[in-house]
Amino acid sequence: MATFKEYTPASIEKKWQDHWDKTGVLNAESSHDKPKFYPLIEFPYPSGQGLHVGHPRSNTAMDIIARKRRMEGYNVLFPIGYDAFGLPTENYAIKNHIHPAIVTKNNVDHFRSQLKRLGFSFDYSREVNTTDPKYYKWTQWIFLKLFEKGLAYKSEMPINWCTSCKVGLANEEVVGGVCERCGGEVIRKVKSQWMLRITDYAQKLIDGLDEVNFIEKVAVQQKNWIGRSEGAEVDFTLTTGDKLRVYTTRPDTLFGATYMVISPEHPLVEKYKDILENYEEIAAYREAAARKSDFDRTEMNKDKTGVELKGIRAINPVTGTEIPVWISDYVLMSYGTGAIMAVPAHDDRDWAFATKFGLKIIEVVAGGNVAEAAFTDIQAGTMVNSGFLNGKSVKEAKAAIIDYLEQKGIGKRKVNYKLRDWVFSRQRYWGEPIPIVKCPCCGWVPLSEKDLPLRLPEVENYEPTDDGESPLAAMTDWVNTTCPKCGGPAKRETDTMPQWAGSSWYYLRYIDPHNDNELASQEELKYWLPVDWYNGGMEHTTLHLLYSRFWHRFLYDIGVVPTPEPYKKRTSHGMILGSNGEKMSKSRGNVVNPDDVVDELGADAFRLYEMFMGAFDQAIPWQTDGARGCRRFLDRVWKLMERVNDDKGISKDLAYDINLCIKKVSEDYEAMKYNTAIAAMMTLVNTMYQRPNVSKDELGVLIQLLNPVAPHITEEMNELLGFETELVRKPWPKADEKALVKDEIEIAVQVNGKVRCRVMVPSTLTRDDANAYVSALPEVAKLLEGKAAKKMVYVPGRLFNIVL
RNA sequence: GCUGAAGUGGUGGAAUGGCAGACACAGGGGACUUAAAAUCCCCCGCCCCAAUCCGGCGUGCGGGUUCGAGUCCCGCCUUCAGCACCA
Repeated sequence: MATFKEYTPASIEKKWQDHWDKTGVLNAESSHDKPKFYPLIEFPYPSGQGLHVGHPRSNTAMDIIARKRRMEGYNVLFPIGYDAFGLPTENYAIKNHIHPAIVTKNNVDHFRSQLKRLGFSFDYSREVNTTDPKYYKWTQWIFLKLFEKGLAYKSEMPINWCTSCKVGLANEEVVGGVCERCGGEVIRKVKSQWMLRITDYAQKLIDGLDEVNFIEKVAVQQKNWIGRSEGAEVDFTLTTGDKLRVYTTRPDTLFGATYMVISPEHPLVEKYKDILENYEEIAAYREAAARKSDFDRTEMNKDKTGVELKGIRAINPVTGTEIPVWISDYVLMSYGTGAIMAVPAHDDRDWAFATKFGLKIIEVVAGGNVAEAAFTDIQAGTMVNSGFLNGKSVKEAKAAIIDYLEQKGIGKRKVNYKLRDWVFSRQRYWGEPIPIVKCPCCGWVPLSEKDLPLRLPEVENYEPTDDGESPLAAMTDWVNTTCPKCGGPAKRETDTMPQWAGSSWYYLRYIDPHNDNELASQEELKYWLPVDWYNGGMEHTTLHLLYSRFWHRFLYDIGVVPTPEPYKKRTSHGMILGSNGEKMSKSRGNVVNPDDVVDELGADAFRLYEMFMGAFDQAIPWQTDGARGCRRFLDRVWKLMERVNDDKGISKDLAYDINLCIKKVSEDYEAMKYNTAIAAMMTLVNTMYQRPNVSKDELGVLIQLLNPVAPHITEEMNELLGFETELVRKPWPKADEKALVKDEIEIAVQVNGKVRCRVMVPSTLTRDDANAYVSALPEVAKLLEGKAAKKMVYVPGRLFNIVL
């Protein structure tokens, strides 16, 4: 029995990391002979703080899958890169007077060394960086394609403006009325902005969810965000003779429409300036609404406000009744037609409004008490006061009224989405320049492909300006150019792209990262797409994940990529919280630095703990003591080497435990149940310690199962044990089903569903034999005395239940 | 309000309708040690009991289905996340 050196993670981990670097054994193979597997983690934003403990949770989880797949014979592409454009770097550069490119390079180098220290099996030869002109050339190229197809357009419109970052935001970036990034106040500001027509893809983005395997909550959240609703557009005739079009999901309640409401921004007000008797009052209301931020508007949510448009009335097209028209900010210009028919009897908001202003409430669906509250249940209820709809259910009435409206030409079926077009301009320096020039003669003219990349100019000052202009606007040498079309003087667009641009297609570049002629070659794309498994944070569900699906579907439509969807499977990890159960943050002082943990316990123990700490999709508080426990486990695994004897193969009395462990670990890794997989290996180790010895082959299986989680210690042990093949090149073990059949098993004996005792029985025991055997047991016989068994339930291998 | 997820020991958490608390952490006791750390062994849901056995109670609350419910059904409560005047 040989004695082995001590377990010293620092030197062992360095040794194997260098080995992997040198041999490239973890890199994707260029040959397409093997089946491919493409796992992906969200590439990090290289912040100045370095890696936090959240990154390794997702990384380790996918690393385990990647490493297992290699052993299963797949050609695995597990890439890494850096999403390096963005505000924090720019802010740091401003504060410290260092060029953002230099800040970025330093941060990336720091991140890379931290990642390598953790032993992730990334293919570093395919690293991408969104700030590299060779990369953003293609980001710009995609933008030009979007422009060419009419999906990128410049528009003067009210946008979300973060007063702190001094930058426009997409709807997706406004969370709870404040800036997603900095928490600053968001106001509405009218600005000329580049927009992407993601709304053209609303239906495709919903339908595509059926083709992929996303965890339920991701699919649900995306669907809710896109917000499809079915209803009808209906034209009401005004007393002026014009039509006022509304959108409604409840055309069945048309007979109950007792007034109309238009949004403050509705063009009707300007049009009837001279007719309106109370124009002054209306104009004042409109201005007050314009001054409110979106946040204020939603805050006002309970208390409805509004002004009647005096001098105009509308005619309900089915009843012929004249009804008033109001203006109120509970109707949004950006959804539907910016005008509604109000049915106070069957809509909560209309009810509140009508009650406040004393407007008529007419019940058209019986089943509730509309004097008390709006009756909105569409499952129950029968139509009343509704002419030809009377007696029908809501569903029948809906179909009937739409047919009627379409026949009469006063309305039609209509689908609406909550999704808005994507505000794509940022008034910032550190982003991709938008490759478009404004020519006084030709309008917006795209650069030609050969002029890409359009590089960021060197500037003195990256500070954003209060007037909302990009820092690039001051760079007159760069801004003043010639029109690619007419050759006349023209100006460059000075806004840059949002951070989401580079991350919308990065997984494509990994596939062919050094290609100068195309974004990626068709051949490589055909082999590698789609991404097989993408793990990332829930916070990106309606941002990055949705945006990149949109870009991908667009690229599919123009024939650039061979699949309609980019990601076959999407999973999500839970957050790691501070030990006090709160979100980790500097200000709370509960941040754990992964470097410190690696220094104390080693990368393997760190990885093991991150996977063992709890269910992978759950938020879990960090407990350093727990990580120490994982190190203790690795010490025990290491010391098993002292117990290795000269036996060959798997001994009979360990065969069951080992094969059970193979089965459990294999299944649990796939289901991302890493915590129970590790528990199974701990159990096996405990079992091995109950025996005086363990064979080399037995230990060999254990370290192979453990390898994806703790790759360094297991490779080292594999070598010390004298195995010739590295674990990374060995095939993944398969459980021997025969070994999993036991001759004797323990069953629980119950009387009236209560466990009375446990006994070992042959696994092939029949029901009758079991009955005879069990009834004779003293614990049972005592209870059976004088009573007749009413029923007996036998679950072979589990239990025997006698009901008295 | 809407959508989704979750409520199990001191803690993190296990449990295809079939032995609740696997596996760990913390804690307690013991061995080894001059001592401590490390390591190894034992105990560790609650109540009853001096203690052991025996027994009883236990998976947010109230009902139900079932021989049997943490798990399924109905009705609540609480927490978290996302959306939030989207007609």
